[in-house]
Amino acid sequence: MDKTLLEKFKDTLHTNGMKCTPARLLIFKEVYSSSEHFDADEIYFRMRREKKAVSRATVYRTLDLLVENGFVSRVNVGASQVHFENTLAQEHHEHLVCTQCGKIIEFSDKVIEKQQNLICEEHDFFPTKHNLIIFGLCDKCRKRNN
Amino acid sequence: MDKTLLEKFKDTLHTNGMKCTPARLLIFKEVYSSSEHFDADEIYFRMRREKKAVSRATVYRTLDLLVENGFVSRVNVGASQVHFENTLAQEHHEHLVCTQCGKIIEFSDKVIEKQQNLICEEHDFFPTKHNLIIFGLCDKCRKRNN
DNA sequence: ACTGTAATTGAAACTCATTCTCATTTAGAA
DNA sequence: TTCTAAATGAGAATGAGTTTCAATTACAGT
Ligand SMILES: [Mn+2]
Ligand SMILES: [Mn+2]
Ligand SMILES: [Zn+2]
Ligand SMILES: [Zn+2]
Repeated sequence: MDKTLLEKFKDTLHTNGMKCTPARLLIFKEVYSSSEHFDADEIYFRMRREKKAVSRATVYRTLDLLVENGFVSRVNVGASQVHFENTLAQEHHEHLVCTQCGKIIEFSDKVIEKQQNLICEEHDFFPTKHNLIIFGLCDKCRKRNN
Repeated sequence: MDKTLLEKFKDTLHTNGMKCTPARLLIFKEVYSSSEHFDADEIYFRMRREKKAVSRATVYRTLDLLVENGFVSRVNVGASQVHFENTLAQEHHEHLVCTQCGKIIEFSDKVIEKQQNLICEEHDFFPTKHNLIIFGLCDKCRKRNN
């Protein structure tokens, strides 16, 4: 976890008149401790296990805060809970989700992005965000199935 | 609502050993009474208003049944409830969703579909389903905003 | 048409993720 | 150090959807 990033987070808190609390810093660090996708409860339980417990409410509240400030993004992986990922190294990308083992493959594609813009123009639509998710079977699961 | 379609539904029920009940037929007709996207509770309340009340549980159960048999598909429009649409006239398509007025524009695009397949091949991934949703502002809302 | 029975239904209880409430604590400005 | 608005934690509340189960019903077999 990049040191300057933590500073950037602290700056964000400061310039928005929000308090720089232990709970927020711990959650921030937890979120940036891996580059996997995660949900709120995963963070909650990882933190308790590591004896850095904060309340569920605070986890949810802080994740919202991180999303609003671009440190984390919400990811749709077809699950019943909202999933997240930190925005450390990754540029904008989409996901392939294996419906058998849950493996997630990330990709980004210029052709698709460009085509989306064309479509929006055609419909006089101003795009702000998009979400492409492809469900299927990863190589291993396909082989395993036979 | 096409007559042969109702027959097709009845056939499906029959060949799957399921009973052809009034509740199921009413829900089926309600679902095919418009081509808008809808959620379970919309169906539930429309039916009560029209004095064709069935229980919420039956609405949910029947919608699942309709999805499993291809009469209805689940649609992600970024809402907190699951949305559906009947599969009457539409081929497979994606959605532009106006985040201001809720307007939904449908589109389908060969280039994107083809590109998705290429990407899946590259990752040795066997796609079964996908979902593309573009959020933004429709023409009217953009103008209205200024 | 009548029966028997397994499928279906409705009502209400339940689940589970997330949000809200509110009394208590605390960061940080003065 | 003091003061106060912001933040926190515990648990209650919410809301979509699912499950349970006793009562009803479609319909296959007679
Ligand atoms: Mn990702
Ligand atoms: Mn549609
Ligand atoms: Zn897999
Ligand atoms: Zn609009």
